[in-house]
Amino acid sequence: MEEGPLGWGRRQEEVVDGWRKGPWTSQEDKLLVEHVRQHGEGRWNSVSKLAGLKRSGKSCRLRWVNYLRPDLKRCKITPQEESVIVQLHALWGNRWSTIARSLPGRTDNEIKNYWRTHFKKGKPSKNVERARARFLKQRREMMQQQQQQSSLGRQHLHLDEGGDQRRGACCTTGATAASGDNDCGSATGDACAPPPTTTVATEGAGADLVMHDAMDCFLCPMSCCDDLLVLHGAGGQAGTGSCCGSTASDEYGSSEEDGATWGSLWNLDGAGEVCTLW
DNA sequence: AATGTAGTCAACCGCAGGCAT
DNA sequence: CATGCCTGCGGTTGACTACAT
Repeated sequence: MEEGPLGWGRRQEEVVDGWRKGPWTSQEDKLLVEHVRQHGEGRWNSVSKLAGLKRSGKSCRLRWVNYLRPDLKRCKITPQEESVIVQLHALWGNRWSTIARSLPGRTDNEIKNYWRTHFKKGKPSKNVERARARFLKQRREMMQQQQQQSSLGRQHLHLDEGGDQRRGACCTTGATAASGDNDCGSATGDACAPPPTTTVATEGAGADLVMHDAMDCFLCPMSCCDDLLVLHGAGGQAGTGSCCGSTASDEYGSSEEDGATWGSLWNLDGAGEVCTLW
């Protein structure tokens, strides 16, 4: 989005306790960017002194994280990202920063806003409804399978290893996603901002590696992980390299069909319920 | 064309956890 | 060990934009 009169843009600048508040000017942005470039992130409270900004540390951090970071995507949330958000929200609830770590280039604020806009009012899109329903369904099926397998005995373990390998691939999702910064372009045509940077890729991947260890089982049933962030945008039906045969992208091509309302499943309570199932 | 409403997004606020002293 | 500071997170607000009537 353009720097300028958006949102708070028309507000008169106000100064409270010596701190400027309200919309950031391009000049302030420059100062902040320059500061981060030289000193790195962190130590936000010293930014005001070092960079000559009359902004609180919190404000500086927020501006950087939500707007100035070079790796941010500036395009709309894509269906596949939406799918990820749905899944992770089902798992974690309103832990936006955690969810955001799984979506390189997206901020917690962005995801939070997106969620509130699209789902909070009890009006999830049909895409998301179906994606979520499928996610829950496949997770159930997977649990059943696991139970069956465990009852079959250890001789089947090597078969599981095959599955583990697949899940292992899932663990690369972070890196894939990180390098998949361009995924938004195909879906929206919006100009994605800046080229991928290594910082987020590594950072995100690191976090994802940890997370996906726990998340594999959740993500795979629905999306088959690796393809999750990459393929869905391509029109939905074609080209989903899904190993499950049915991915969230299957959902997106189709039209109407009001899924049953997810109702309580859709809010935090529901999320908690979902999580406890595991 | 004018008005009303919903959607979007940037920013602020308060709180909690971690860390240094 | 206690206290204070810093950072990060989630919730909320408010202004602009887009769309519908």
